[in-house]
Amino acid sequence: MEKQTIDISFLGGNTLDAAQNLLGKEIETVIDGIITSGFITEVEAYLGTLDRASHTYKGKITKKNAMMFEPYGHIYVYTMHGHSCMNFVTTTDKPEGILIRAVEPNVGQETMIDRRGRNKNLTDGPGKLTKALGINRNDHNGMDINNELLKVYEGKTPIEIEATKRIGIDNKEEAVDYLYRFIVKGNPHVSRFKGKIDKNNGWK
DNA sequence: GTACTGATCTGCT
DNA sequence: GCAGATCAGTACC
Repeated sequence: MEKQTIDISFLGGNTLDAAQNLLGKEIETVIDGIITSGFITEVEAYLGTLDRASHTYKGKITKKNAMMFEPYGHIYVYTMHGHSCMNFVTTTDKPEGILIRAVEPNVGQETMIDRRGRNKNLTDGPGKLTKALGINRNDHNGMDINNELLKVYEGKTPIEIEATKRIGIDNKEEAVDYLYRFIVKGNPHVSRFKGKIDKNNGWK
């Protein structure tokens, strides 16, 4: 049966709620006719002007982060340290967004292994999953969700969502303590995974 | 044209 | 667990 892309209107509401809603959704990319997809296992919310860790802290607009000021449904891709990271822009009037930090590989794992040049830890980090799924700033920055190149499906449902501190922002003072990172509890495809793996990787 | 920044990754200890 | 690698994009001169 034909899979249905999701209704993304929930991205227009509260960013923290939207972040939790995204867990378990399946992201599918089509690059040169090659399909790859994965289930979202880890996300982080970035609350625009209030959030010291966000690129849009204090509402400063630059060429790089301008996409964050677009209405929800757009994708914001940025590069750093030679890697790309992908965000879903949320809300209509605030520069907020959700960083996709990790996914569980589904379709096209051979392609991901090929793109990554290794067969372990394919997608358990922001820079890793974009490479595995073939996402790049040139083609994907500013595009809409659910177009020819990138689609989102319902995917799976997490049994339990765990909120933790964000990662990689140790220099962001008080923002390091915000519990804006959400993971599927018991799923090993998240960054810095520790603990025990759930029977079904934490899915229902 | 040059300098600097960064929401990372990898390998080594 | 930690330090070093690494690179594109942006800002500034």
